[in-house]
Amino acid sequence: MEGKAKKILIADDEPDILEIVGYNLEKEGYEVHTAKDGIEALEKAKNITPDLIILDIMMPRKTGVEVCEILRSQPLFQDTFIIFLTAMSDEASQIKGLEMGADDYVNKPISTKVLISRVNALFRRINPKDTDKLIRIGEITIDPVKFLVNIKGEEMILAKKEFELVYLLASRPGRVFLRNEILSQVWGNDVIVGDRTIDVHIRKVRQKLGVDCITTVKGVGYKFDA
Amino acid sequence: MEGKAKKILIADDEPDILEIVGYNLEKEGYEVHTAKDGIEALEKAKNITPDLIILDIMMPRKTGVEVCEILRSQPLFQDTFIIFLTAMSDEASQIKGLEMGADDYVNKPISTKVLISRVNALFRRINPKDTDKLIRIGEITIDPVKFLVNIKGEEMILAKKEFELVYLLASRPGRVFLRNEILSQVWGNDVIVGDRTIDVHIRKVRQKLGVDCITTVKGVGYKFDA
DNA sequence: TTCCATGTTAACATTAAGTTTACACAAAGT
DNA sequence: ACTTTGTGTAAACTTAATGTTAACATGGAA
Repeated sequence: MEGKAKKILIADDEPDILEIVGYNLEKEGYEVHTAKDGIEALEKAKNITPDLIILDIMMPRKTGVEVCEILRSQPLFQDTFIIFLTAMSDEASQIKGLEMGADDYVNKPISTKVLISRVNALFRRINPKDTDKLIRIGEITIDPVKFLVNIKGEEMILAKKEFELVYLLASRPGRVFLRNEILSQVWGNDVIVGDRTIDVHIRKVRQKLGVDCITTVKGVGYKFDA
Repeated sequence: MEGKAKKILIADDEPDILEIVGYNLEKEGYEVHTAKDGIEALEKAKNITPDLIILDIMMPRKTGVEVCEILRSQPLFQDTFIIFLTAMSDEASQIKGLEMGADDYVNKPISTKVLISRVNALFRRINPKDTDKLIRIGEITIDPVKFLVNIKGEEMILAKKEFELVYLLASRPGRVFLRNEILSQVWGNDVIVGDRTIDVHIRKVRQKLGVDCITTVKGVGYKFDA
């Protein structure tokens, strides 16, 4: 194996379900957290930043759909996987959920086996998102907490977009980021900006950093390298 | 725009389903191929290497489950997404399918909307670059994530088409790729380019790589070998 | 409000990538 | 040996992507 255990948050108002599903997921090696309503789910989500959130649609205080909506509006949960548990097998709500950013559906009454299988299937193909940590590459340090870039001892402050751009590229040095990837990561999935916007920001960043550390891969995207 | 359209192969013995679902997926911007039984599905899968395969469980000649099993045993289809269409809502076969490597289930009778939503949801969270595999052949490494070719420790960057060409050939060392195959894989099925285009790119690649690893098979095509 | 920093767009310049052309060559068939 | 067919090569050419600049838009702070 590798890496740390995946964190899963289950939110459902029926204690039985929390217990049974929780038990089985833990047996599979996941780190399980539970919440008994929508508000608690949101709080715990913020605290533990789970890799997967399983939401009952029908919950007190906030429904699963509402919770999903709120989470998806925050960058932190942009890439978190969400599975809905629902008794409603009607098409409309399924579509609504999926288009809102849910990743899968499991209909109640739940079969633990099916759920576990789906969870496993889901994680089988994900590679975990890196946490917002300080990045150090050679002479360059990028500190997302202080919002600072340090080059050869000299500190400089970048504009928000500029910073997010460098941070993204530098988060995986050498890896090429497609223009779409950059767009969706830095600008968001629904925002529509012109073609040259990325270029201009790339240019600004290159200018400010002084060092030539961003390479263009024509027809593909950009990458950061030492 | 960006990258090529995702390729989807649908296999079902009911022509109606092929037509309706196919039509709708094409409308969503996917490149759709169809097959009417298991054997045809396997053949087409090999030819077009789809990004997603939608398999009816109940099909003549070979069932969807069998097709899935065969595909999954081949490295080429290790990471291809597979969705089952099934009338059987019984748990057992769902679990069997998921554990065999299917990525999702849609129960018949199919709702086109639900299927489309699921397909979109599936592609939405894939990071195309991370599913691409690094190729290592002897002294040569081809890294589609970093978009780099490394020969005996020396890194070099190729142009997009050049890279795609090497990557294709190197993905199956020794295997001969027909000129048609190369065209459809690297240039796409609808693009029309002259006869000498491939040659010229082959030449550029040979030049840049320095090493002589691409063999001409006259009257047939090209192959990559150590 | 006014100012300033940031973000976005548009227009144009520049460069790289891709394609075609034209011809030279080499192998296979006659 | 000669012709045919398919491939190699270089250079001219076309297309597409990115770089660059400047102007405009926006939103928050003074």
